Amino acid sequence: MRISKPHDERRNEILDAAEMLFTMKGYSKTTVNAILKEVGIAKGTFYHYFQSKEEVMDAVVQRFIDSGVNMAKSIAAKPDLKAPEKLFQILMAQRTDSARKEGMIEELHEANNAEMHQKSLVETIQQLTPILTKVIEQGIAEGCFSTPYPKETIEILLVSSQFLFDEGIFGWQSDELLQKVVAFVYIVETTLGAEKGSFNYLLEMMMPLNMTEDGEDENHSL
Amino acid sequence: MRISKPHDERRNEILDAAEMLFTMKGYSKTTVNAILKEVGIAKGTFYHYFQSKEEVMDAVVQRFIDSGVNMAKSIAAKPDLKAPEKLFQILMAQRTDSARKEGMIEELHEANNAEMHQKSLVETIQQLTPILTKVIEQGIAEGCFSTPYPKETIEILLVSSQFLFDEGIFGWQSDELLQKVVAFVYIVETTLGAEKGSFNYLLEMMMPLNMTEDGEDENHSL
DNA sequence: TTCATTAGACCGACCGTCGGTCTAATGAAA
DNA sequence: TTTCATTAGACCGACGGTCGGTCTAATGAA
Repeated sequence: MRISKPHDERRNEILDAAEMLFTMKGYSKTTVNAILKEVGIAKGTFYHYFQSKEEVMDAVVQRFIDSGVNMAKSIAAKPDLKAPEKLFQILMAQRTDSARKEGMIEELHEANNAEMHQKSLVETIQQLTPILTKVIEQGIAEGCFSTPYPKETIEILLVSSQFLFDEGIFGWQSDELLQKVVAFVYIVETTLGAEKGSFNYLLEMMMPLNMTEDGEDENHSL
Repeated sequence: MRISKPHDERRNEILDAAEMLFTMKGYSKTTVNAILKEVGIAKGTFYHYFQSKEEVMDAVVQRFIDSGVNMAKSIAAKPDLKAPEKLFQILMAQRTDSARKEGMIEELHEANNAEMHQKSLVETIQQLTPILTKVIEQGIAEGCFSTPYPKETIEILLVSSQFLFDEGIFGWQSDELLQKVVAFVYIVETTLGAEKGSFNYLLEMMMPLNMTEDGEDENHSL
């Protein structure tokens, strides 16, 4: 049976299916045929919209990141917000994205999303760095931050957080992870020259996300 | 014509060829057949030594990292060396490895070594972190370093340097790169709580590697 | 109102390539 | 001579991607 749809709707259907499958099974283990089956279209249709499987990944990553970047931009543009508050809101806005793919990941210990992960990281760095740099510079002007290299500091912090806190790449134990988060907050404060404790909100922000799936300590009631 | 060789010799031939091809064309774009042709063996021989293409990558990465790790271990074990000097020597020892693959990379802007790059990074972190952590702790005891989180700091520094300074992932301009290296040194000093300028040797160490291919400023004479 | 023309969404058989398997041949060691 | 680790390459199924063509709805001249 033949079903015709507006261009953008079809395109988004493909992107939705691809994003789900990429996230659940990894990019390389997701076949084009699996995407076709999920959407309910034929090969030709797929290649009518995209030139290659990889182009779909690019589009998925792009769409995935755009929303967070747009929010970041609008937050950074607010004129009467202090720099630390902007930073907080921007980081929170990013989290909603990664929260979407929370609980997915079928093939558990799989670290085979390397390709997509790297693309996502690179894109995040390149889009978010200029925005956050401006925020840090504002913070320096306001006197609450202090570093001669705001841009490079942000880059390093983004790279490390995205990599070290990604489940599936390293298989950290939850107590290790706790230690890492605490240390990361300390390093953020140190490198940005902020007051000790001023980034404590990061603790509450990062903790519930990564610490819940423990496997131990279940059955508190009873 | 049939050529029989000792097990390890054959195995290393395969690893040599694979390493070269992976480095030149990227993992995914290197076919098993290309490796066979390079070594001059048949499919059966290849799969007699390795269970899969991916297993070869693991072995290549492992071998690649082992030499650096062993050197690091022996340097770290020297009893009458100060911590900063150990750090210096260990980092220098790592550099010889990456220098090997310098000048290779055929398909230039290719960032498609994501899988191998990630595996190499993870392995580096996991093997080098405990060694370097001990060195930092020694430095803290000696009074020249100061941080409550030596292990996590080292991890962050390793991740960032490996990622941000990898050619082919980001396409930094050489003036950007210079700025990044300077900033990185500053951040190393800051996060390790070392004296300003004490890591200046890193500048000379990282610079000639990445800065030589400029294209500008040629012809100083005349 | 009619209907030939056109644009482009859609289809699925088909292709070349790839990683990986299988069985037979070989030859050094016992 | 027997053994068996090693080598060989024909073969396989799955994959990403191509291609010739169909179907539908909008267009616009007669």
